[in-house]
Amino acid sequence: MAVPTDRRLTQRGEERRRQLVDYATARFAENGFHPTSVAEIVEGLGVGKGVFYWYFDSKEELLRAILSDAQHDLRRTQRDAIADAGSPTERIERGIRASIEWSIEHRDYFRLFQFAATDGRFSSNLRTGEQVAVRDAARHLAEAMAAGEIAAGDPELLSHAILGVHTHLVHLVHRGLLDPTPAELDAAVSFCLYGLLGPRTKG
Amino acid sequence: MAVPTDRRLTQRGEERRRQLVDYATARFAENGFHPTSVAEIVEGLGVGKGVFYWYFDSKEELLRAILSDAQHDLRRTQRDAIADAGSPTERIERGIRASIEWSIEHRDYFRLFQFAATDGRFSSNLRTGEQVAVRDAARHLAEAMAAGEIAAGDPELLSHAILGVHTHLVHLVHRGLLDPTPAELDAAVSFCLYGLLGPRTKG
Amino acid sequence: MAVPTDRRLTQRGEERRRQLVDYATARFAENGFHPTSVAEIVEGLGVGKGVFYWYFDSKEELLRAILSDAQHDLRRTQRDAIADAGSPTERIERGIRASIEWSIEHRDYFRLFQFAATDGRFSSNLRTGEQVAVRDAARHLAEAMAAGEIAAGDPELLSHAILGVHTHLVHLVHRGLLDPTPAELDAAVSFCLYGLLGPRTKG
Amino acid sequence: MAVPTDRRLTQRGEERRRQLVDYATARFAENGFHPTSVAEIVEGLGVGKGVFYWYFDSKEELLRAILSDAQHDLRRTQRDAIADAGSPTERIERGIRASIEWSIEHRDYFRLFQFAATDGRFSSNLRTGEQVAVRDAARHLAEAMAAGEIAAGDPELLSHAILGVHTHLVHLVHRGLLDPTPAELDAAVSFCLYGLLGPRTKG
DNA sequence: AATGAATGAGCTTTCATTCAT
DNA sequence: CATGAATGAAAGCTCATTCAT
Repeated sequence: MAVPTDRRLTQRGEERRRQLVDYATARFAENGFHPTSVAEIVEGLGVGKGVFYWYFDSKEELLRAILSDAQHDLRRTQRDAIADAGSPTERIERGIRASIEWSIEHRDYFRLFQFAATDGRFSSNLRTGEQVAVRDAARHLAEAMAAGEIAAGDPELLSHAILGVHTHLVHLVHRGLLDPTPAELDAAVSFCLYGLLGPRTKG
Repeated sequence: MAVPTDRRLTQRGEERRRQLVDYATARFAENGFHPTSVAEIVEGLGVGKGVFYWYFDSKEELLRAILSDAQHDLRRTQRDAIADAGSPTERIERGIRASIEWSIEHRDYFRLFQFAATDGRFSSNLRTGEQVAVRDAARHLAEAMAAGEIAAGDPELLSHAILGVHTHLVHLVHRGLLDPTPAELDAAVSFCLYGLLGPRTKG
Repeated sequence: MAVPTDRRLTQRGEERRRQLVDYATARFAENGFHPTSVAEIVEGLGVGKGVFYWYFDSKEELLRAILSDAQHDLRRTQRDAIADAGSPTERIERGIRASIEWSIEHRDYFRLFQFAATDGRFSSNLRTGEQVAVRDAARHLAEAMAAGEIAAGDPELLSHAILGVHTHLVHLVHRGLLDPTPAELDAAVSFCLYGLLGPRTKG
Repeated sequence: MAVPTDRRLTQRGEERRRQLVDYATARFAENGFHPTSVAEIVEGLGVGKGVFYWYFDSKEELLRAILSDAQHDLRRTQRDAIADAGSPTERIERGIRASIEWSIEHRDYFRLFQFAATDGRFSSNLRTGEQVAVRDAARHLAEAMAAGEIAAGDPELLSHAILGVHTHLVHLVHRGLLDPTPAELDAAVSFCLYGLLGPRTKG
């Protein structure tokens, strides 16, 4: 029987659901989605198996819910970050910084994004969110180009390039190979920005 | 019983092992490591289940073998690519290009790298290979900095940033979101290179 | 996932567990531990395979549980038998008789003890129980020696010798080579007490 | 295809067969019959699987061959031991001693006897050998009874009782719980002869 | 005689999911 | 809402045995 999407949960129900989501997020991130069993999750919370299937149709659906939560949270953070920025370039810089900071802070979400990207069952769930973010960034880049702030180029491609730098550096931080000090982050942002400025004028 | 590391394989055995590796690589890349069963692999080749365990201790060990093969192949390609390059900058550029091309061509290997990075059981197998590649690139960057070809900075960090751009763009290509035309690749390489040149001199 | 040692079983669960233990005891004793598969056990009870692993971590653990049950039962029987005996010698005799009778009655347990003794994985589980029984008997023997009821000697060694006689004769009974009539049991007990040379001439 | 029982083996073949028997004996005794695989045996000897099935029809048949060898060896030892004994009682004592010493020395054989006794597939192989030994001993006991050397009783039953003492004490020695010093062995033999009550009053 | 390779039934165990209470 | 129990297909893996060479 499918769990109705519009089910009204009592407050206690809301809490239970949250517990499940949070604990599963931690386990999935730590140990992997496939290697983490439903039994492990419910046992970790000390509840029966029925609880799980009261709130979620399947283990897969749970991961999808987690991914969706995470994307919304990231999106909100990005929006807040660029809310009162002046120039397009500033919006870009703030967006990059906010994304990096969020990803460092939400290590579990970040890892689940990484995993979901490698699994055909879930990568489609990422697609939309990524598209939105990339197009948003691309818009700012296009504006910056129009304003002559950065060199001309394919805004979407450049957005993706920035996303690539972001992803990899956050990964480094999580692996303990990079300290997320302001200086290091500056260097990363700088790599992106000065890459955007285009070739040095000769002479 | 463990498969002896020094087992002498006949030519037929060598071929079987290769068949298993190749078919499993394709299935793992296509369908995921966990969702692909040993049964699926041996059935796909029309052999008995025991064959698999004659050549590999476990499914996990097979993936490790694949990852190792892939890393060696990539490494060789990179070395060949920069063999007769003149300047450090040229070595960097050729290295980036060769890596991107290899990753585009070896889609399956690339996907398995991506997956392995998300799974604690395998990420350690990637670590060494990545370290070697990054340090190698960092050396060239350091030389380029010393020669004044690029702006000063942390060579390792910049190597990682380049790796991030590389990874993400290849991912785009595989997802069909980016055509791997020379122009597009140039743009990516250019992003990296001009990022390295540092701030434009004022005036 | 390990079965929690403190899992709360409903009455139904308690019954199932008992069914599994009882049926497995019979099959293990009849057909041997290794040759009896988990599939055979659950099919014999007409339940799904998962049921087995709901109650036991492994086939090995089940055998250990059976052995433990059996040892406690035997121990209790022995204690009851010697409870109101007068002299040390009487305690010894009653203990021997009770052990023999128990072993004859609990043929399956006895056979599993025999098997477990031959397998390094399980012999340690027997050790403690045997030690307790032997030391207990040795205590009575020592007392009997002190009281001048029997000849001096190493009490533990003699306990073991008695245990050996017990074991072998029970084995004979189970094989149908010896009728467990009172007369036969008397002969066995008598052997222990008098040895081959027969009763000491009075006076 | 069955291995012909009358196959003429070259000297090399004879050696190979012996190697297999010896190594398997050690492995079976150490690790158990069921848990020891044919693969383990042939790998331990560094030969191919075919070798095993050239000499033996099956793993089971190999164990039977080992048991048969062992029984013949024990029998021979016993016969030699009592060859030039004077009285029936002396034959009994020497037989007990020889059996104990052989069993201590041939730990692996002893353990395989123990295991075989617990497994319906092999216990029949033991039966004949045991019967022969028991009847032989019983004959001596009967003679001793007739000569008034020992008390009257069921000779076969007493033989078995002695066998039980023997078996258990050897087991103790193998487990390191008893030092096989002459004094200890004397105590065991003495137990058989005098029982718990000790020697009849001298003179 | 001997080898490496192969077989495939069968093993123990796992796990997403369902259900009676 | 929640629980403990149950399901049973399917997973990873083993192993006695056979076979082509």
